[in-house]
Amino acid sequence: MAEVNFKAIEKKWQDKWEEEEVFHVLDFVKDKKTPNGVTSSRSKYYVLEMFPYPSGDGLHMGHALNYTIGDIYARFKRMQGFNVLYPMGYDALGLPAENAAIKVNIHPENYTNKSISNFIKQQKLLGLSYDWSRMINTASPSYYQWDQWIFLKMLEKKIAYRKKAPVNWCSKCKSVLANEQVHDGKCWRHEDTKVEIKHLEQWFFKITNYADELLDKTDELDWPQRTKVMQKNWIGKSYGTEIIFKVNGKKWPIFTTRPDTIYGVTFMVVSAQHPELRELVSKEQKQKVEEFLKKLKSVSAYKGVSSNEEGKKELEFLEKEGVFTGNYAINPVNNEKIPIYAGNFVVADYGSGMVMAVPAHDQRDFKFAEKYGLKIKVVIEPKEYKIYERNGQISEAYTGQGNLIDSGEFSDLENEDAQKKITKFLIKKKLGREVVQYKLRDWLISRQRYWGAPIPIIYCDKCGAVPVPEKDLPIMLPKKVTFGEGNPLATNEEWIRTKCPKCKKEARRETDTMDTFVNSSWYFLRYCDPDNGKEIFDKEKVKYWMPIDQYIGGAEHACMHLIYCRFYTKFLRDLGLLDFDEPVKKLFHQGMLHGSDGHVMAKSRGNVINPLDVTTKYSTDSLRLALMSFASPNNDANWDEKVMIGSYKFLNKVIEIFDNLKIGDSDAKTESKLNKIIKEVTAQIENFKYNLAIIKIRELFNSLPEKTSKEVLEKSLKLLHPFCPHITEELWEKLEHKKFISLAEWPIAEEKKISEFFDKQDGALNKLVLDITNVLKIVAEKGRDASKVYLYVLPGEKDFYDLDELNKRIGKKVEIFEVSDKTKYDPKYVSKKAKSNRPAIYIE
RNA sequence: GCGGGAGUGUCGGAGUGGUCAAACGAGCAGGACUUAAGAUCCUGUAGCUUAGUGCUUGCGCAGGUUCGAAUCCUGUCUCCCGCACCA
Repeated sequence: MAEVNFKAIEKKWQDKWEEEEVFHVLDFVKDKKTPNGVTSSRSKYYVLEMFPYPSGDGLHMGHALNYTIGDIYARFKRMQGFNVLYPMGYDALGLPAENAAIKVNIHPENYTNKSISNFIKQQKLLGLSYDWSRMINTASPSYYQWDQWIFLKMLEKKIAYRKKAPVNWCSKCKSVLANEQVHDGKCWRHEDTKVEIKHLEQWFFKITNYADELLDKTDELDWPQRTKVMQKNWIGKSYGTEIIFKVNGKKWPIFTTRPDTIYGVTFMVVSAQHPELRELVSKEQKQKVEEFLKKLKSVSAYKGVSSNEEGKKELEFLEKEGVFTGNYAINPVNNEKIPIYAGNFVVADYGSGMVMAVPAHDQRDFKFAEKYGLKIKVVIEPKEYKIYERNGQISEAYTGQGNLIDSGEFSDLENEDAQKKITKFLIKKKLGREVVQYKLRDWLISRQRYWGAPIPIIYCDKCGAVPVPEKDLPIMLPKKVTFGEGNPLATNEEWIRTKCPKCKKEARRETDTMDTFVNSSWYFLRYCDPDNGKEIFDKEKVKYWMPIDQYIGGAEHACMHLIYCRFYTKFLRDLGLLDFDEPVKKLFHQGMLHGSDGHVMAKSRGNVINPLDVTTKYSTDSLRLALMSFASPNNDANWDEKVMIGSYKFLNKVIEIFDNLKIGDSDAKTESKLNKIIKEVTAQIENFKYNLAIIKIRELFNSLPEKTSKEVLEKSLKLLHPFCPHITEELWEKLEHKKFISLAEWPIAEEKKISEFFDKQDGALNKLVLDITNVLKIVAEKGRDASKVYLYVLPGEKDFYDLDELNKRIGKKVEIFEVSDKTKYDPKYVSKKAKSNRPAIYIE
């Protein structure tokens, strides 16, 4: 086999694509053409991969997989005649760059810029067909100024607001920590320092305003079922009753889904993280409460956020704990005085952060009551038996249906009926109302970090928090800051000092930056108009390109990014900038590619395969092909060098076919197979069954005869092109084409050329080969030598079997006679056994 | 605990009511070519049986629906993922 110089071929075509701007797309403008001659009045198609955080380590295999999946789809759609928007950009702001700055003393900006140019270089080597002219970088002020602009708009619409919220605080760093920086309740950099909880003023986005719409529209999305289910659970809508308890004469609304158990309330529990907790505590209990609060760990431990094994164990040990506050609440239905406890198991920002505890009918309340010896009062009796029947006490909460007992005027009602009646009663007395609660929280966007978009707010002693006027945007990140001493922006006094936009007196800038998820919540809109310096984007351009037709990325973003971007879309729609409700029509999650040992690729395990190394060794097209061959792209798979080698061999074979080919007429059999496979591959790519498409394409190339028509070869190459763009360009050129196969038309199957006959013929031949070898085997077992095979077919069937193919596959001399042939060689008269489609066999 | 998904040869993986379950790739075995190795090509790869036949077993396990089930239903086991005290 002649040595193929894949590297040279790749470089040649990557350069040509770039020089001739083959993948440059224009927005819809009538009668205009792109530099490559493609009219832009065709239907648009927007293919997008989730943009990467540009890490200093460069591209890893997960990136290569993600982008190859998208590139194949983009190339496919382009060939199908769509005006395809397929851009790339960088989610450059964020904590990792800042951590690198602290650890290796590189300024985040330098780190990020270096990483980005490395990414671009590597992505180009993978042959990805991005329109690089639309590249965006979220760390550039021309991008994040629009983050700030959106913030101002949200402030205007009362979607952005400020309130106190708990944060993780390390006293040694003098800094707020992200949840990822809290390990086992301690600071990641000071293992001896327990993380404390502080309540600071923080900015929030009121995503809960859109909770209902986010929930309702979920069903309409063409997204993976599991992602939709996750989002629904994340939003977590529940219906219930808000009941007003009085504490120190002040009204405390309590949310419950079980108003029918109101007579069973024996204590209240307020969240240990509740900002107003201290106001509830009596003098006598103050010390005990403070001790209790000290015991509790970080914010993340509260929430039980931990993904590792130890974290799970930790959670199991996280027993319900609490302490009496010394204070009481009044039950509105019977004016009973109910003790209030502070507890670690109550979520502070769900409902009002306090719950009515009904230990007889709620397992959590029961556990708590058991531990602290609190009263348990049964108010719902199941129909079939009595709860107290057995030994005068209960061993667990009864959460099922039943009739009310000991519930005043509501006694004897069925509990479901009682729910309605009690709620009605409370509404009438102005002591409650029907409410809907969501698990979804408002989005805390304040970060006490440097490498994010500065929040455009100025604090004035007189005017308070004043928004920066739009004309003053962007508020640029100052380059000169000190890392490792609390909030970096707070270390640049010169930057902080400013004038109040309202009263022009001395004022100070907000030193917090925005959560990095802000940047990725609308970037897909900016691709439609990336260089617009006057406005966030041109409405008409966005109207043309959006929504994203196909979005591709990891399932780990199901609940953060993929909800935030929906929220942003709805907000911008309400501002009048967008005329659609949902940003992403179709979503695809790629699987994870693990190491050959089945574990996640990790340096510590030594199972990392670097995609660029592989392309050097086996070529880019081989890698692309292999990545799609391991498994269906939505499934997890393990790296396997053999699959890699197999792909490499296949491509060499394709090249060899073209080296040796003779162009002539095509035969009906090849045409049939080709058209059948065109049909199958088209459907399989459309459905991301790339692995199956590849199987069919391999089958096609393996069956190509030595001599066939140019058209057959062209169509076959086109099918392979999305997977292996470089060698298909090269071979396309070899077929004397001057234009790019990248811009060629996707073949359409000609139904009339598809014939079942050839499949039957192939099947019959396979069966015959099997029969012959079976007989050969039996003969060999009997110790007889065989060198010749004679076949006897019924009249007219002789041409049904391909004698050359038989000779090749049997590896022995094969002769075919018609049974009616008088001159045939048939010493044992076996020819009389011949049946239709079943030749008689004689071997000697 | 709740929710979602998956269990098919030696392995990765196809096939989701019907003419043949295991396509395609890999491994292994045999053969051709070769001084040899590699590459390439051919054949085989559940069991028994046979001049190309026939039978049995078989899609995690156990039932069920059906003329017919890997595919639908019920139960059960195992694994993976997500959420996790949301009152």
